[in-house]
Amino acid sequence: MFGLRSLKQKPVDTEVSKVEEILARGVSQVVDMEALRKKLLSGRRLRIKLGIDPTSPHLHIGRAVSLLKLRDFQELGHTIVLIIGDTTGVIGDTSDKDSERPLLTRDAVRENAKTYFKQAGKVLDMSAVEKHYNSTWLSKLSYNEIGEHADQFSVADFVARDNIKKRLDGGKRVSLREILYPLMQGYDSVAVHADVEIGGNDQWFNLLAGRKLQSRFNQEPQDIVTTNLILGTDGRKMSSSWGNTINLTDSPKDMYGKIMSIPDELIVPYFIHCTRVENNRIQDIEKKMEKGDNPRDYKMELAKTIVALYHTEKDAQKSEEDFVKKFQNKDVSDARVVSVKSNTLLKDVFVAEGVVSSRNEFNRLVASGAVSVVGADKVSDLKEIATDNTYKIGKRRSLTIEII
RNA sequence: GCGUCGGUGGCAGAGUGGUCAAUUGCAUCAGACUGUAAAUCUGACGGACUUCGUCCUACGCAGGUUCAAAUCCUGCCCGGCGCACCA
Repeated sequence: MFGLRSLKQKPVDTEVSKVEEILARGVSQVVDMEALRKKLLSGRRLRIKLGIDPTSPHLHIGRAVSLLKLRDFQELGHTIVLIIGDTTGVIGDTSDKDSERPLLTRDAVRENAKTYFKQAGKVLDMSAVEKHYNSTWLSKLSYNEIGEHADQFSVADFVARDNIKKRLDGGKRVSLREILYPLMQGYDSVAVHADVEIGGNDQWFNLLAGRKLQSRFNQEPQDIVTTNLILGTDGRKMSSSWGNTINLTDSPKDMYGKIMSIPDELIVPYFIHCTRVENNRIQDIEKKMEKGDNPRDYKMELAKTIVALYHTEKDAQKSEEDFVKKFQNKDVSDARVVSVKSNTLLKDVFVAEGVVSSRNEFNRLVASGAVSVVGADKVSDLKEIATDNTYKIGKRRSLTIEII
């Protein structure tokens, strides 16, 4: 099915400097660097696999580190094989978890999967990507076959994994189904005849499972490239369960704002892992910041670059202007406008508009001096009557009220 | 099935009859400061009201004991660990 296209494809690029950069930038671990280098320089068109489980409707820029790496490989002319883990997603990977992951429903997974190819398309040229759902082959396996696969692994290997061991030691439950996960991911590699598999560095164990199973099926074991995991907006590992992600589907404004809120130390790592900005430029930025340049300016450049990558140049430009307006110049001209009857309590307006979640919260905010009339005084009366004004709560929330 | 330990606020995890709307950490929100929604420091963090107070709802579920229960008792549901049964 790819015969026609491959005839048209340009030959594989084996320029040493390009290959070397790919093997270095953002890469955490490689199973056999020499072997991989040789493969990449051989001129053979490699099949490079990445599996993504649709455990949330959004991909975040941490997951996209692998996608960017794939993009590099794609540009060299290799075949990218993208697998949506609609079966593995149901089972749930425990690699990065310190507790059992709940079994997702098939429907939830299918729903999440819907936009994944589209999201991946922000980074990859999807017209040249081979796309699969792993239910295609995983749902056909019989117990006989699964048993045979399972025989390649020992329980000890699994139990020795750090996070599993920690859970067992702590008296936490480890479900048998969790053991199945590496088998499934490993079999994916067999099914698509992967030459190389990419994954986050928490995937090491699962990636190795692919090698084992491929050997069992008389395939040459895949090479493995793991990419670094990046930290989230709060400086902890970026993970959907911690709500510190920057999603590919975030609006330009949100994305820009979230990037501006990362700690300064993450600026350079983000440039390296989340953008395709050239190394020279990144080193330049690093030096300048060391010399005392204001990191904010580079963070803005970073934010703009990333927004442009997932949206458009125009969006990026606009997000930056909005950010400057709102946070640097404290402009509130874009505050939402609501009409209310005269003699309404201010707190009622805020609660009704969902700006604050309860009257108690409003009271607390007033008590801490967070509520103010723009251009005038702070609100200090809990029973303040709403007036024709723009109100602000903290730095982010604002509301313009019109009395009718 | 038996034994045993446990189920607490968004999460983790204290509390084991009254002083508990519940210590603490993380997350969140606000204030100060600032170079930014960073860092740091300070405060708040169930709801309602006539707000230095009162009332309501909350500690797996349902009952019970008590002037008083997250805390004790009974039953149920769910989980860990150990043992066994069956094959």
